[in-house]
Amino acid sequence: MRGGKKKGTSEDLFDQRTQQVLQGIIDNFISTSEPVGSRTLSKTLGLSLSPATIRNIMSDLSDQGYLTQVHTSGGRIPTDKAYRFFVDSLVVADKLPEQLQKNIEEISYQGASAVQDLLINTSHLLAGLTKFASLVTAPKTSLSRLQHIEFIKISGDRILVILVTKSGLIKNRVVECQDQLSQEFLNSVSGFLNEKFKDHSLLEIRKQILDSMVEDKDRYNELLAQAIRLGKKAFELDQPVELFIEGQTNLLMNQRLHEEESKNSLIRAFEQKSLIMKILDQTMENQGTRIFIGLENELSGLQECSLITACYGNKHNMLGTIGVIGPTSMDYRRIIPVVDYTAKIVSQTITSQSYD
Amino acid sequence: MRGGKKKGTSEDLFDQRTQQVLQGIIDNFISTSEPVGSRTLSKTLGLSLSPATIRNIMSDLSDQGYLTQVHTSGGRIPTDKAYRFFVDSLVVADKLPEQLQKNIEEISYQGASAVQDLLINTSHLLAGLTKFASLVTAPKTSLSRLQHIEFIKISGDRILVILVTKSGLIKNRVVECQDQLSQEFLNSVSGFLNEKFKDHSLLEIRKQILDSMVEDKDRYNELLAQAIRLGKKAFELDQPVELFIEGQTNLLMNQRLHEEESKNSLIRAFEQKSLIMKILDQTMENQGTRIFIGLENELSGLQECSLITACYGNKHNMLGTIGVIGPTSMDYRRIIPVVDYTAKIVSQTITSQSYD
DNA sequence: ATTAGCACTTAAGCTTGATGAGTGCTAATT
DNA sequence: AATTAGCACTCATCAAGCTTAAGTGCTAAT
Repeated sequence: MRGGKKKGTSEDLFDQRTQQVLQGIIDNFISTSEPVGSRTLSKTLGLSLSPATIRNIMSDLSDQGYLTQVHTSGGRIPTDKAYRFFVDSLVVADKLPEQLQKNIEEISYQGASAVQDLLINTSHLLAGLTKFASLVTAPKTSLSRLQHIEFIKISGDRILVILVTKSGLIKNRVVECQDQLSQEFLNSVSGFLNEKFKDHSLLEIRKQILDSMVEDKDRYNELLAQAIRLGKKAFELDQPVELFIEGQTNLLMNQRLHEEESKNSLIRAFEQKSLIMKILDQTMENQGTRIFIGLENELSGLQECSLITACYGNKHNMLGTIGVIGPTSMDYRRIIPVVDYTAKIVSQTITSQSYD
Repeated sequence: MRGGKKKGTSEDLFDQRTQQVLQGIIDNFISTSEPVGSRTLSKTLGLSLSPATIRNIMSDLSDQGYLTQVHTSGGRIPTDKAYRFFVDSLVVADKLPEQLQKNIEEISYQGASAVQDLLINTSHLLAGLTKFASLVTAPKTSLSRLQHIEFIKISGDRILVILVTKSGLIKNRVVECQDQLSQEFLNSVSGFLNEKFKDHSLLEIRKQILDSMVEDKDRYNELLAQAIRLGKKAFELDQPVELFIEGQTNLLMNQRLHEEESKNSLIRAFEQKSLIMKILDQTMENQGTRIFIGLENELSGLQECSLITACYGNKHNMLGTIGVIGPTSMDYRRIIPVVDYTAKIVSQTITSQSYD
């Protein structure tokens, strides 16, 4: 709360009173989602200012781009810029109610034996707590490091490949194989791969395997050849983007959105999973909560939405991101700590489950 | 098309003309979703009947409960009874356009290496093709028979259990284990379990293991004891209902539903997964397509919805169900064959992937 | 610098009346 | 006896006109 500056000296620094008015408007709009006018504000705001004075202030704020009017008369609403300011000045968001903390902590106990389950539970939880749409990305498989690989022969020509990463992801895939390979042989192959590649990233492993195919082609023995062949199939870089989205319906039902037209574009936006992933990837650069207000720039169709994200990880590095998408006029003070705390709990849980 | 009966002789048999009128009304309502009146019908219907005549017929149909009026004047709409009649008289539904057949066949190639993937793809496909909500149940794990079980030690105290069923389901779960067990030992345990229980249903296995715990408690040796202990964890009957639902948003956006109020109850209905499962379970009794019209009785909140299901399976028995939920006034002639054919393809694919 | 007062704007709500599609009933027609 | 024409009646829908309430900008008074 740095006070005192005269208004207008610098474009975006206004005196305390102006700030309070802006706060008031935002608060008001967040809770009613109706345009707020000078008269109502004069009453609800603690300061004893007449509507006229407030009008003057509002007029200034409009000039500086913090407010707009949806029609000539009928109150003003905050712009994205106003929300930005609002959020940035939230030095510390509300403390999370204990009850909520408990709810969140429970997710780690819900029998989430595998990381994937944990992430799905998380996505479910976020959607439930916020009543918005939730996003959760899984750790990038290709960057994860190998913990264990195993081949299991499940029928004449089918082999089940199981891949466990250090970060706790478990992947399985069935591959077909024309050669008749015994289980014993498969065991030696997996033993070989485990020994040679444990702790390497999947991306790296894949690369090395492709290299070996060339370089070793003359002097290979049976084991090596099959290891490469199977390894190639096992590490194939087909992993689709793993993104869990839940609660789209919440968003569709939300009173603040709609206009009936925009709902269509909303759904379409959610179908662009790769675009969403791109945004979420950005958030991995620096940890902590990030807030995108008015997603128009990055995801057309969500101009009236904001995205709040936080990333999770283990002691070594960030693994993935969780977040929620809700209307720009959401209650940031409530939502931010929820996302924040959830990320923290996920990090803890995942750390306890990963094999580093 | 059995014609000729005079109207009124028996409650639900009416002459051909009456039938045609009813058909006309249903067709009309399906395509416009507006109440249809005598005048319009007189024009669109091929028969040269005056509106007055049609009015009489409609009046009869109303008396017999096939039509209702939403308000005193303003045309009539079909009741659930009418749809029932309509659907039952569709001796043979439309043939599926070749393009659609191709689309459906593709699902089996989309890299669905495991049964779960196939089912998810199917659910996706159905939602996409019909623009309604789709339901897909996975084969009941507890009734599936064991194809293979394997334990993999992935860290000091964690063991990954992999379970493959005859029907092609692959399940994994991480269990914690206080005793330090070597991988070799785990291999003998899984070897033992595989040998003893292959082809038994998981339910049965679980029961036998629980029994053994009592009866063998004195004379057990190390291997047996651990096999039982691990087996108990592995076969624990926690399997949650596996039900894939997709395209709820489609339904929410559907012009025919809504009234804004009912949307809420619609979402709530979808949250009652166990109830949905119960209905879908019924459909497994006799194979073939089943149609539930006006789901009010079984799922409150879906009074304006119909459910079309078909089950899939392999040569031995039915494994699960697929279906779609859409408005009662959906285009049955188009939707039924889609569900039907999809179930057929899923059956084929699953047969080729299961290990019987 | 703040406020009161005033003329003006606009969305939303209400009434009103016309329109049109539909209905049931009865009497005429085939 | 079945079909149709005619008629009086019912409503939902729509547009037009009106009122109200909340808002605005501006100017003059405090």
